[in-house]
Amino acid sequence: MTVSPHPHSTGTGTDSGPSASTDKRPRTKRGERTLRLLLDAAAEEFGVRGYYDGSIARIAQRAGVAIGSFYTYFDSKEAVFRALVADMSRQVREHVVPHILAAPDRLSGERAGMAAYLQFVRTHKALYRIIDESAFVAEDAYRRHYVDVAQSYASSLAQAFGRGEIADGDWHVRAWAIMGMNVFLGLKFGVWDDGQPVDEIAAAAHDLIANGLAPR
Amino acid sequence: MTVSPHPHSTGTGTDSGPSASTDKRPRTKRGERTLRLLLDAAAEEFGVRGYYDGSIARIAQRAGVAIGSFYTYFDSKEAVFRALVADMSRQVREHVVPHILAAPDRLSGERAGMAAYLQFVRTHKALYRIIDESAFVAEDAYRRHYVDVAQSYASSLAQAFGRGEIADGDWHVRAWAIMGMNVFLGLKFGVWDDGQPVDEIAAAAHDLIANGLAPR
DNA sequence: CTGAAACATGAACCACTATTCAACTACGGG
DNA sequence: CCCGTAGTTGAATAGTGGTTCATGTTTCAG
Repeated sequence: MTVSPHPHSTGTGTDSGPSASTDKRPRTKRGERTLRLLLDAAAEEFGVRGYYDGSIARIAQRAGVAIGSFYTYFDSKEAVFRALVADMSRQVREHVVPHILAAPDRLSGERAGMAAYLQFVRTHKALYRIIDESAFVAEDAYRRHYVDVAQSYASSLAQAFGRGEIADGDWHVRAWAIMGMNVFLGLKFGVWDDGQPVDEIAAAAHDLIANGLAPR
Repeated sequence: MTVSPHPHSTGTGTDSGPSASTDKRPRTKRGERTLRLLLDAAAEEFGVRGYYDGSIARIAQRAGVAIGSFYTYFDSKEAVFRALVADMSRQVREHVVPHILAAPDRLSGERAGMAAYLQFVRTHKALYRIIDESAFVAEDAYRRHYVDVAQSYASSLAQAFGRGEIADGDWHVRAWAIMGMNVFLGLKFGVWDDGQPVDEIAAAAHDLIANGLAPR
């Protein structure tokens, strides 16, 4: 499990200045290394045991540092979790978006994106859990993640309509609906039940999204 | 918030005999009343503060009974949560299924069911949260809930196909996809954003499910 | 080289809350 | 009316784990 380090500022201001209490960003090579170790360890710990059963002591242990070092880089247990959510949110997008863009049109992009997402979930189950659990640990972060995705999804659909690739409709509702589909298919066929080939699932889902249930 | 009492046996055996430790079911009118009070209080508490921030002491307080009385009816904090999940799972189904069955065909049933579900979520936001959080507190209960729903959903779709109401396809994938759609639309337009009329959302979602995105 | 800032350490502190239990009261069948 | 059982009570217990802090070590700009 790999996580890029970027605690950002959890508080109010932008990350331009050390506005709030103490700035926790590392200033030396050693500090950067330790931060990275802690983030990776936290991702593993929370991924396996969940937020509440996960412990700071165990994170520090996994990272091979003392408990106190954790607090050199994070203000609290919640802070590290939030940093993780932001990071994983970025990772999912970075993995899936290229597959969509590489496709010749939006509809086949949908299919490629679905397959890529499923594959990603299968190889990053911990990550999936962290984003999901953030709904109860850091609701605002969870919300931001899905609102952002829905946003870009909706505008992407509108563009595709402009190119005549899809039918007119409510972009907003459609975006949330398709996100929900993908998330649930990810849970069922990615996390729980990873036997079936991702392409089969993606094909079936694509058929539903493209043509619907109505008899033809 | 109203919850019907039925802690069942959380353990291994069936609820036929007091197989496990002590049988916790009430034997008098008074006992039944207290159990109901506790279940309702727990639903409120967990709905508002979530499982981990919810406290037994506060549940007892809400119910107007002593802490000890809680343990007369439940073995643990987790036990009461599980009882709630089972109960709410039942409630959702009992509310939504009739709307689907009342419709003339499966496709319009889909629309009616979606609208009914949205309306239900809007008036039972706590319930929504409890079922969702069970993914992290009682994974097996969460799984059971959705596997059950998906099951009946898939067979319902297959039947509709038999009547020529919908096109052929993968029932299993479709069932999970549509469940995901509904859950996410419930989150977005039921819990977070309850301004827009449910019928508008249901109509847009129905259009997607029935006809898909492909240009016509 | 040097010293001030950054970083590391981990035992101790502390707040929190699920669970227990022994003493007490209400219920209801006979 | 009596008595055994069901139900009630809430202070005390016990375990947990996040957070602090005083002390020691490493880094690196000047």
